Amino acid sequence: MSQAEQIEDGALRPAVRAYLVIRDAILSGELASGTHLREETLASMTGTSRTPVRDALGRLVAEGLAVEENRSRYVADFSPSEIMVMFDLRARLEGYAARLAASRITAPELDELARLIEEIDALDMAGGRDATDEFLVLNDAFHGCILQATRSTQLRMMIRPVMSAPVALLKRHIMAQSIGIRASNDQHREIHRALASGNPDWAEAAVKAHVISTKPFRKAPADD
Amino acid sequence: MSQAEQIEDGALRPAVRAYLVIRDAILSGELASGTHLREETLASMTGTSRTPVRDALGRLVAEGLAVEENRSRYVADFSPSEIMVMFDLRARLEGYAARLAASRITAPELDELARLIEEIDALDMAGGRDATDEFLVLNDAFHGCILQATRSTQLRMMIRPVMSAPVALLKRHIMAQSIGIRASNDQHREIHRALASGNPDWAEAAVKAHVISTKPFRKAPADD
DNA sequence: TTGATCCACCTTGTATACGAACTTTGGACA
DNA sequence: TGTCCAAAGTTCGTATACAAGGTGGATCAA
Repeated sequence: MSQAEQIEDGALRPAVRAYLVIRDAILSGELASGTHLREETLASMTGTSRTPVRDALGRLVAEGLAVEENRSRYVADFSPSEIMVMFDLRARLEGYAARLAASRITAPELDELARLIEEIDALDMAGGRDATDEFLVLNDAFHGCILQATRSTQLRMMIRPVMSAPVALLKRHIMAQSIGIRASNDQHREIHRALASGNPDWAEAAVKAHVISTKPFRKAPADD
Repeated sequence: MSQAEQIEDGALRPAVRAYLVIRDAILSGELASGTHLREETLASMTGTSRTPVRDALGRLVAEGLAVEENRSRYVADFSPSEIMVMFDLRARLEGYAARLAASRITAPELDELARLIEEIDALDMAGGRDATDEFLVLNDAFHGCILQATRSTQLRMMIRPVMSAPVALLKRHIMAQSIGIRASNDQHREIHRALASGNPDWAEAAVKAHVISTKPFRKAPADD
C-alpha cells in the first residue's frame, strides 16, 4: 500500500494532515459545536492551502462531524442524545456485519482475531495509564478484522464513519469510567467463539451487546 | 434555501451538475463497475474543470458508489450480494429511525405523511407508465419525512447514502416486478398508524418489514 | 427615528498551472 | 533470453488567482 502516508506526522500528505488536525480539533473540543469552519482559517491552522482543507471538510461532512449550511460548514452538534444515536447505529451496523462475517470469515482471520485477543490480554496484565490508547488501537483492529470478513465494500464504507467518531467522542466525554479492558475482551472472546461456530444469530447478538455495553449515559438523560 | 440550485439543469452549479451527471452515469450502467474514474475525462464529460469533479467524486466515494484505490477512484461493484447488503442495512437503519421518530414526530409531520399517502393513492388510481417515477419521488418524500422526525442530524447523514443508491439500482436491475404501488402504500398506512400511536417497537418493525419487502433476489442467489 | 437601498467586504466556488508520484515501456547488460 | 534500470508519459495532489454570491453596515430619504 501507499507508503506516502506511513511517514512521520510532519510529512503526511497535506490533505491527510488537514483532515487529522481538523478532526482532532473537533473531537477534542478545541473547535466547539457550531463553530464556523472557515477554509482560510483552517488552511493556516493546518499549514496548507484551501484545496486540501476543502477535501478534508468534505470527508468530515460525510462522517457527520461537520454539517453544511448555506455555503459554509460548521462543527456538528454532539449532544448526549446524538452520541447515543451513534452508538445505537453502530451496534446495529456492526451486529449485521458480524452476521455476514459468520458465514464468510476465513481461518486465518479467526486466528488474527485470537491473536488480537491475546495481545489485549497482555496489555491488561501490563496495565499502565496509556494502556487505554493501546487498547483502542487493538480494539479498532479487532472490529476492523470483522468488517474485513464481511467481504462487503459497501458495508465497510457505511460503518467507517459511525465507528470512528463515537469512540473518539467517548474518549473525550467519559473515558475513565468506561467498560474495563478485561470485561471488553471477555466479550471479544465470545464474539470469536460465535464467529468460529459460524452461527450468524449468535455473532450478531454478541457484537450488538458488546457495542451497546460501551454506550454511555445509561441513565437516559436524553428525551427518550 | 439556496435558489442557485433550483434553476434548470444547465444552470446548476458545476459541482452539483458534475455530481448528478457522474452519479447518473454510474447508476445507469453507462460507467460499468470497476471503470477508472479519470478526473480529466469526467471534467470534459460534465463540462467543468477538475475541481468540481473532485468534489463530486468525494461525495460519490462517501456514498459508496465509487471506491478509492491507490490514488484513483473506480466505479464500485454492485453485485447482487452487495445490493442485498445495502437493502438489509437500509432496513435496519430506517427501522431505527422510525423507532426514534415514534417518540419525536409532531402532528404536522403526521399530517404530511397522511397527505403523501393520499397522493400516492391518487397516483395509483391514475396509473400510467411513468407513474413509477412519480411514485419514487413521493416515496422518497415519505421516508424523508420520517427521517426528519428523528431530529438527528447524524442519523440523516448516515442513512442518506444507503437510502438513495439501492432504490436507483433497483430501478435499473428489476424495477418492473417490484412491489406494486398499492401494496407499498398499504405498508405506508401501517407505518403512519404506528407512528401516530407513538409505539417505537411497532414503528421499527413496520418500517423494517416495508423496506425488506422491496428487497430483490428473494431466492437468495448470494452465499447467505 | 425608522426604513430601505446600495455598496463594500468577506467567504466560498471554480479554473488552471505546476509539481510529485506511479506506471509503463524501452533498452542495455548479464 | 531474461532481468533490471532508467526515462518518459500519465494521472493525481496542491497552490493560487479570479469570479460570484451573500451579508452586514452605512447612508439617505420619508
